[in-house]
Amino acid sequence: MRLILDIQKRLLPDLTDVLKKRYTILHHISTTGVVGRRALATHLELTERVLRSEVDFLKEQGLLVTETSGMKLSEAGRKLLEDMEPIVRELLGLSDLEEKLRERFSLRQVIIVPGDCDQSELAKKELGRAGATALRKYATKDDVVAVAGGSTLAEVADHLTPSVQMKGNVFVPARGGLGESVELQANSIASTMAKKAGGQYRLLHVPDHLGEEAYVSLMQDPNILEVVEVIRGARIVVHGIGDAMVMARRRKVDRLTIDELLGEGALAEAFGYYFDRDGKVVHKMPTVGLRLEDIQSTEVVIAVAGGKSKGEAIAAVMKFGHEDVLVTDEAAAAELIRFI
Amino acid sequence: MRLILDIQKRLLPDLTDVLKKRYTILHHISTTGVVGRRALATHLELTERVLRSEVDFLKEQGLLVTETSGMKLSEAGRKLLEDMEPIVRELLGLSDLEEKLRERFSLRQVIIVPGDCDQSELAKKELGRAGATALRKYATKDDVVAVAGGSTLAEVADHLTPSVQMKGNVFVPARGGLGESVELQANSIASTMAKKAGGQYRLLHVPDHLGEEAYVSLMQDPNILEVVEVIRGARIVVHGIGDAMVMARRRKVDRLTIDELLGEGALAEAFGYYFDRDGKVVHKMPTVGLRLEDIQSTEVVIAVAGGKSKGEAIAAVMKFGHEDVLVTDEAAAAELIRFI
DNA sequence: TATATGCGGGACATAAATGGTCCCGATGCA
DNA sequence: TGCATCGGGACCATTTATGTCCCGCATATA
Repeated sequence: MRLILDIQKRLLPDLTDVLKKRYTILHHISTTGVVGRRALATHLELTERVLRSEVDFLKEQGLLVTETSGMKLSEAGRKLLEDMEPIVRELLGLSDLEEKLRERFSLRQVIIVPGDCDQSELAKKELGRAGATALRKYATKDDVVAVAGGSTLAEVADHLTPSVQMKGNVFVPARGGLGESVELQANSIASTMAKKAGGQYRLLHVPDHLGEEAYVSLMQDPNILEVVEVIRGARIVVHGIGDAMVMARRRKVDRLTIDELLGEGALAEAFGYYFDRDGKVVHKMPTVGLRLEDIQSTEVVIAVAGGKSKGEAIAAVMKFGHEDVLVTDEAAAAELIRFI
Repeated sequence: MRLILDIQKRLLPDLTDVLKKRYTILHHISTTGVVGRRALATHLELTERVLRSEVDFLKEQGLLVTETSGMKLSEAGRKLLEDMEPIVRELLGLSDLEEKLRERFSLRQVIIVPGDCDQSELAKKELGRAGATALRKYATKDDVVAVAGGSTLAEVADHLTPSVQMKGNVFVPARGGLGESVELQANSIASTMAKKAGGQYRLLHVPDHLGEEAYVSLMQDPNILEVVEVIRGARIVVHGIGDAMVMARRRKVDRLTIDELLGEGALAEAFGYYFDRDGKVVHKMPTVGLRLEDIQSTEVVIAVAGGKSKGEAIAAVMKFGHEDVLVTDEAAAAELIRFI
């Protein structure tokens, strides 16, 4: 049953919404017995007209009947409602979870794809696809999109497709950092995204581990300065979430810093900042680009991360409180729910 | 599964149609490999624009990819298509029909593919694919598979793919017979199947219309005798079903025999035997190979035949009563149901 | 190397649907 | 009788779907 629903959701993405809507209508009528259109519309937070279209349809299907006193379920409607309960439960499983997480972290949207990225390459691709879809959804014309690095973001980039609303977009790396392998660097990802989406890109070639001196001199370079300006004006930020220690090692930070991170309770990493279990920033990567205050004022911050092992890290970053959209997978979502 | 689809048909009838449409598109692309938008639109009888909307959608879902040479399925698309086959079968109402026919003729399995082989070359290919799948399903290691001739069997051969359980199989022609065009002869088909499936084959070069004398002398040839022995030990027989008169003409039997056949009420032909409307064998092709008693003791007899025009002939052979698996198409199945 | 074909994708006018809003007569209730 | 609420009709604005044509490009063909 799970399979059949997954397949259909793939081929008919709005199936879930429509089914849910119609189920809710039937269900509500069932509990109230007889109810009028306007009263029902108010309860379900639907406009009168939309509800009416649905009611007309349901009537045509013989699932409800209208009388002068209002609408009520037919026998067939009652039976159907009963039969579909398990289906709805299954169907809404993820959407329920999405809604719960969305509410808990005050997000605009949560998207959960089935599976576990730790286990399956396919789930990871699916996560990337969902991330790309989310980005496409929130993008408008002539946006600046700042992207972080990492394998998840690389998947997102891979699944971007050209779309009208992303035509004039400029993709930039969120922060400097050349420590990682080249294909996972924010620079590469920004350029891949631009190519895939049909937009522009600007790169920022700045290493990690900047000393104060180097920082000052770099910021006097007009080219770098200009790119940094663009980055800081980003309307959309897309980033992954990593385990703090894993990221630190990948960036080859020195022993001392690692000890510091450990001491500060660093758990998660995102866009160059390290977070503890409460979502407090305890450390930052010494490089240029998007600052914390920029993130806080960015219109759309999209986090894409999945895998059971990342559940806690995702929770930490979500507690940070400046995210808008979370794209994750079932396994991570299940973990996440344990941390709230 | 039945329940969930019934509910959906009730609650989302139009989405069911959309599902069918999208499945058809994916399926068609799958069979053609790479295809252009306009060509596809013509085949599916969709306008270019509608097809395009669907293709855009499917592309966004990552189910197909476009190249300059045309569209083709992605890996995910291929997988999805495979997964949803049972769903579509159920949606199209074919499983019901399958069960009804299976019961009526006491078969182990009936497989019905959508369409009409008389009308569409594609349906014929689909029939061949289904036949190949059935054969693969019933084959075990080191089987001897006897195959008959005909265009349908040629399609089956064409769609065979290598599989572990067919590794050591030996393919042989069910009976002699060189009357037909070479690519439709049982010999060619046996060799094609062996090549496609990764098995062995033995051929039997014996003409139709054997006189008593020729028969005796042929059976003394040790090579022929040996092959015939192998054939008679076949565990699986795969054959088509033809109209008696059509087959007789194709085999260029003499006027006298044709009159005999007519007199006896011969209606159908299969593996060299002629059947009347009640499934009684009224005539046999004078050649060597599988005998009726061999068929009766064969473990798995698979009949593959489709097309509205063959409905009656299929019914006749099914009444014969020694078949195990029938692979046919929607049109023939609909006819078939009229004869029970 | 020149040319023709078929490809995906862009553009655009228009038809169709969806959605928001208001109104009407009927009905039930006080 | 007066009032609230019912389903259903009507209308318009907006969005979406559709039919049609064109373009540049890659590839095959000669």
